[in-house]
Amino acid sequence: MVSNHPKNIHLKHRVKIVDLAQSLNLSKGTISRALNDYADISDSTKLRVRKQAKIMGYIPLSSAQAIKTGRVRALGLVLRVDSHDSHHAFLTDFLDGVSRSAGTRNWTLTVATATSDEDELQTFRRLVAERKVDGFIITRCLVDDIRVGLLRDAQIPFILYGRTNLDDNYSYFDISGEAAIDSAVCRLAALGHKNIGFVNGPENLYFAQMRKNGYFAGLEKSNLTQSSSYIVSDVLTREQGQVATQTLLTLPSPPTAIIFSLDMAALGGYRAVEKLNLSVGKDVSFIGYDGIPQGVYATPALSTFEVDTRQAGERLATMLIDQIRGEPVEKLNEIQHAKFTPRGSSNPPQKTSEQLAEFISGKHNKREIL
Amino acid sequence: MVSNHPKNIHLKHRVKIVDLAQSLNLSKGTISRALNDYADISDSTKLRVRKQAKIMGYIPLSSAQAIKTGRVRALGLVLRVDSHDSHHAFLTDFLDGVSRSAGTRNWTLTVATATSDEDELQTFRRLVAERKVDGFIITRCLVDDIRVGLLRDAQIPFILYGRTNLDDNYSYFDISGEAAIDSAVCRLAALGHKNIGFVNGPENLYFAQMRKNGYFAGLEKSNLTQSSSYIVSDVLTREQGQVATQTLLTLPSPPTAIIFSLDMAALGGYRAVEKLNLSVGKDVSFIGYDGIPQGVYATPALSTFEVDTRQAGERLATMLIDQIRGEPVEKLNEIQHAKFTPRGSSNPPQKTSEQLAEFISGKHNKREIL
DNA sequence: ATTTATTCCGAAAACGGTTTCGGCAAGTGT
DNA sequence: ACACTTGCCGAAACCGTTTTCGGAATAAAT
Repeated sequence: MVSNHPKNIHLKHRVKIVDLAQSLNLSKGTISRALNDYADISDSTKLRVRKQAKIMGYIPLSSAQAIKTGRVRALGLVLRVDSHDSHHAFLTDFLDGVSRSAGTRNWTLTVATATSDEDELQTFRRLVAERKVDGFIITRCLVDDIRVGLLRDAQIPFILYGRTNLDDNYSYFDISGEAAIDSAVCRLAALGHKNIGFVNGPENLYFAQMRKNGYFAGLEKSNLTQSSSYIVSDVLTREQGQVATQTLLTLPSPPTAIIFSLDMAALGGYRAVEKLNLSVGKDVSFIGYDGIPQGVYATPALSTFEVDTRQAGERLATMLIDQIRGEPVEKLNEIQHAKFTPRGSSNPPQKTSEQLAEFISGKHNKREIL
Repeated sequence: MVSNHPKNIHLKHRVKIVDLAQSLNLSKGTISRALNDYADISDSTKLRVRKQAKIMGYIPLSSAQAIKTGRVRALGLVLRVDSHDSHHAFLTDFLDGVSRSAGTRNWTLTVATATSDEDELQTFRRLVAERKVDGFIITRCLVDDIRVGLLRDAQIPFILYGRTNLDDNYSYFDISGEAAIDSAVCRLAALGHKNIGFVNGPENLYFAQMRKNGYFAGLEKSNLTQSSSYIVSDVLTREQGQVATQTLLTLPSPPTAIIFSLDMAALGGYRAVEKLNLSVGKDVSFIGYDGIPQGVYATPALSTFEVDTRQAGERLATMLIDQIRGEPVEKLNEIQHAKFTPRGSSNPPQKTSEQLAEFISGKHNKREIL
């Protein structure tokens, strides 16, 4: 495979637009317009210019363009690093999606980190003031997200990975967790489960709010009503998932199936089930959400709704670039669906809630006696 | 807490250097030199200018500066996303370190992804040709790393997270895996282990080479010689770690202690040990390297050498910036040490290698009979 | 043949900073 | 009192690109 990229990546002796102009006996203005596809340049010279540009390996200096156009062709991403190991598994995929999609359009991605809201806003300010980026991708959306109002007031383009409650005059890309959890409930009900618990994330996050809605919607469709004690919230980590599952299963009438808003929490659930001498997929059915790789290696493997994080990154980047280029905000929103991947953890119930309760309390008594 | 940052982060109506000049009755050249601390500006006006700049919220436009200075104040990082889930756990910490350190100096971090060498080099080219970055941080160093020669020839500043064999005319920051593994061997030997295995990463990676050296050095110090079958290489993932451990323990005379080049591989080792009805920390001692969070939750918790990935990112960023600002390359190298964190997995041997072999082969016979 | 459009390109002014150069004032040494 | 520094600042060139504007050449219309 012959690589015919310009060999010359030296910082000095760059070939600039005047070099190109000189070699073609044209003015630099003409070169610029030809390269940027202006209408008042003939097709023949456009072709000639582009050919020569490729030969000489001309690549415009982005900062020189930026000073005139006001665009640096860079997307900003501020990562929150304060907590949540849950996000990390997808980070690489996400970054890959964004950076790849941006890269093919000759845009770049600049990332920064923040530990608090104040920190994050300040980073926004700095990046914008210096014009290091043209717009932002916003992740981890809150139900009431101040960032939306702030960026909108400042007239800085942005796009949400997710949504928020404020209004819907912004662009976003979202995966419908609502539809997924709804469907999870219906599937479990169809398998014969009548007692379905739900372990949710922190409900100040928008996605948790939506998934909870999906839970209720699914119950209604399946003609089920559940006690409010069947919902545990604020669960993000594996450890918290273990505790939540323990709580649910030691209820007087425990659920025979549990839906988790996050796979990571479900993995914690496996431990709780084991400790009660029960087994997932037989005594208790699990359905997760996210599609983290560890779910495949759990025994039994975790049934889950897989999210294509790379694709999300790609879409977000292209949509944001489109917006910066002038596309109207209200047209730039998109909702995709997570793909249900049934594995070993979701099956018809082998025990009723009563039998489960009896078994569990038995175990407990034994333990206490010991 | 009153935030006295400039409220104005609008993209339009920025305050520029001429505004500042006008309000102070100075020329814009003087303003620029005052802000950049030129010697031919009096201290009094420097102060006056800086005060007014803060009041008016003036922030120089980085692309406008770049066009003249040739620097965009941005660091480049190209992530390899082709494989290796091992790296991912540290990615957030690493990014945080780099971006935070860069941010305090008003630099930014632009990240791109690549799936192959060709891909990566092309990304280098693009980023440099457009002058989107001033230098690169290179991770996942190979024993013979072509990137070093390429970037050096192109006169593009760079720094390695790790090292390479070529020569040492480059700047780097490294954690001495050699010293760590060396110390691991000595510690295990001091506990009474005479049979110490080593599960290493792919030996085309520089760090694996060094850790192997450390293994030999430790053996020599401890007056031990081990069979070459005690080393398994090319192990990166948990699954591979499980296989490698299985291989080592079913040797005619198995090791009573195993050192892992990566914590992730050690976690796989736990499974292999369990499947043989043995227990880590009693029948077989483990020492890992990296300090991934999951190690704490393993039972028993994994003794390991903790690497401060955030600090590595910080140092790399500051050293690279220093280099770009003119500091000589040969002064910019630094070696830190990983911190040994003893937990439950490394103890004196309870069985000799022979006893272990007998136990294991017994188990195996039983299984085969069943 | 003249006017009127059209097509295509060159000249030059931006864009927002940095850097070089020269000069005016004040201080220094004779 | 003179020339000579020294300290401090303004003027202007410059960085590499985009964009506006006008004009020459050609084609179309009268």
